[in-house]
Amino acid sequence: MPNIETTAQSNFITDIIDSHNQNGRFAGRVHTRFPPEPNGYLHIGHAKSIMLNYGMAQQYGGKFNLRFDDTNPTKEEQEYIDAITEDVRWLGADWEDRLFHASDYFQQLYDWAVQLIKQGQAYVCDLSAEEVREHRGTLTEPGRPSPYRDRPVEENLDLFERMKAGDYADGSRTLRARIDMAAPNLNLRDPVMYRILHAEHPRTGGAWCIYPTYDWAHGQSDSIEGITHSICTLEFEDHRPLYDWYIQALGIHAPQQIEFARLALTYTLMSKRRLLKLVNEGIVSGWNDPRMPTLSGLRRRGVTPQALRDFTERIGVAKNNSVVDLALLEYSIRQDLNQHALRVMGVLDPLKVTLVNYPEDQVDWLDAVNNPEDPTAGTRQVPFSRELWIEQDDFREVPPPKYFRLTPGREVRLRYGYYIKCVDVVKDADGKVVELLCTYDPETRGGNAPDGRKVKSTIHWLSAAHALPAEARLYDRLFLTENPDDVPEGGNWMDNLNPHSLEVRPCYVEPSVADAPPGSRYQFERLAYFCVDPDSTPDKRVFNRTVALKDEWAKVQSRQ
RNA sequence: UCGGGGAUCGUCUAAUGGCAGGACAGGGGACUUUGAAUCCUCUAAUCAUGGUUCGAAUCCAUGUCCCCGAGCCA
Repeated sequence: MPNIETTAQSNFITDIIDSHNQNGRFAGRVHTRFPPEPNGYLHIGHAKSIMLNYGMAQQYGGKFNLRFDDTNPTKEEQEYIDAITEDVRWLGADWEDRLFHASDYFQQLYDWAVQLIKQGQAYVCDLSAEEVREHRGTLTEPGRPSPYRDRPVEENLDLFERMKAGDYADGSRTLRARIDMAAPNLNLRDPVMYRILHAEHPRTGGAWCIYPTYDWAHGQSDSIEGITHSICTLEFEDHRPLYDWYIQALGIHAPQQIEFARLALTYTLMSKRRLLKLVNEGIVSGWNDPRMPTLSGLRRRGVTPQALRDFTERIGVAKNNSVVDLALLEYSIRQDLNQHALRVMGVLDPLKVTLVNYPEDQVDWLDAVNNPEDPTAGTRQVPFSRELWIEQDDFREVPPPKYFRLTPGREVRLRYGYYIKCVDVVKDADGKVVELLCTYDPETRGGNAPDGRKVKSTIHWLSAAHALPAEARLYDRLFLTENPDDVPEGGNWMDNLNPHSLEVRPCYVEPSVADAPPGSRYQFERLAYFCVDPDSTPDKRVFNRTVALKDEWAKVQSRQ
C-alpha cells in the first residue's frame, strides 16, 4: 500500500493532542480511526475525515484503524463495505492489520448492557416508537419517565435475554439507558441502546435479532480499540456527554472526542441520500460517475490521491461551518497533474490544414517533450505530414483584439513542429471555413527560426493521417448554482442540475496514446487534463476530462 | 423558546494580550516553443456596542446573526 506523505499540520486538534501529551492523559499515545457506515459510497468529505484521522496518527507516530460502524443491517450492504475498503486504500490511509467492525463487538456490547442493567442503569421499555417520542418531551419541555423505567433488575435481565432470544416482534421493546428524562440535552433522556430487528447482517448473519444503536455502540467501540482521539463531525457534539456517561458507567478507557466542521463544496452535493437519488434516477451513470463527488467518481475522473491530500491540507480544519470554493479543489488537482501528467496533443474541434509546399507522401517524425516539469519523463516522436488537424479555436478569419493565434497572412508555430503561415481559406457553400491552405518554413523544424524571427503563438496539431479517433467526455459541475439548495419557492435542488454537465464528442489524439490503459493521465497541451476511462477499448478510446487548464484567453474574451 | 456550537479579506484558514499573516479567487506585470506552469505585484477582513488594558481579533458585559439537536438513522 502506498503510504502518502503528509506535512505537519497545526490546528485546534493538534493543540488538543499537544496538551494531552503534556499532561500525560494518554501517556503520549495517539490512536485514531475512520468509522464509516457501509450504507453508501465515500465522498470527498470523507476524504477530509480520513486525511485528518490518518494524518494525526502519522504526525504523532501513532496508529490508525479502519472500522465499519455496521450496526444497522437494514441499510448496510457488502457492496458498500468493499467499495469503502478500496477507496480508503486508494487514498493511502494505511490501517495495517487493524480493520475492524462494530459487529466484532456485539457480544461485548451485550455483556456491557447486562452490566448496566445490573447497575440499575438500563431497563427494558415496552413503549412503542411513537410513545417513546411522546414521552421524550420537546426542546423546551422536559420528558416524562417511561412506565417501565423502574422495573426490577431481575425482570429487566429476563426480558432482555428474551429480546435477544427472538421472543418479541420488531419494535415491540427496546433496551434504554436510565439517565435523566429532564435533561436539557435530549440525548440523555433515556436513549435507546438496543432495538429488535429480525434482519440478516452482512457479517453476523442471523446470529442476532437485537442490534445496538449507533450511540450505544460507537463510544465503546472506540474504547475497545484503545482510541485516544475520536475525531468526528460537529453534529455529534451533543452526543459526547452520552458517550462519556456510558464509558464512565462501564468504567472503561475513555477516548477524547473532538468535533470538526464537515466539508462542503460549492456547486456540489455531499448528502449520501441525495447522491443515492442521483444514482437511482439515472441522472448519473453510477456512484463512480466522474461528475460525482465520490472518491470512486473522482478517481475515474482522473483525480489523484495526492491532489486530494494537498486539498485537505489547504482547506485546514476548524469548527466553523464553511463552504470551500470548488476552484481550490481544481487548483490542487492541476498542481499535482502539472507535475506528473505526460503531455500529448489532442484536437477536440478539428479544422483541416493543408501545407501546400509540403511533399505529398512525406512523413517527418519530430521530437516532443513528454513533460517540461519533469526531465526524466523523456521525449517521444510525433508524426508530421502535409495534412493536419488544428483546433477551430486556433484560427480566426477576422481576429479580435489581442488574438495571437492563426489568421490569414499570419505566421504561428506548430508545437515541436514548424512555423506555418496561412495563405488561403477554403469555405463551404454556407461560407463556413472548412480548410486552411498554409505554407510551412522547412528551416524552422522543431520550432525555431534560424533568422531569429518570432511568432506570437504556438498551437497544437495532429497529422491527419496518423491521428487516432477517440471520444472525449467533457465534464462540468453537476449544479448550476454554488448552493444546490438555492432555489425559488416551491422548487428543489434537482432544479439546479446542470443539463450540460456532460458533453460527449469525437476527437483526435496522437498515436503515442494508442495503448494507454484505463486510468492513464495526460495533459492534452493547451486544453485540459484527461484520464483514460475504463470504457475505453482499442477501437474506441475514451478520455475523461479531469479539469481544464487555466485559460487566460477565455478571460480576455469574456471581458471584451 | 431549552441545550450545544460558531462568527477574521469574495472563499478557506492563521495570529493563544504585542506589526491582522497565508492560500485560493480577482486585478496588474515579467517570462514563455502550452494564453499552461513559474515569478513579481496589487486589491481585500476581525458581527455590533460598551468596558478592562500602555496595548484587544484575543479578556469582560450586553446584543445580533448562523449552524446542530425532539430516529428504535449514523
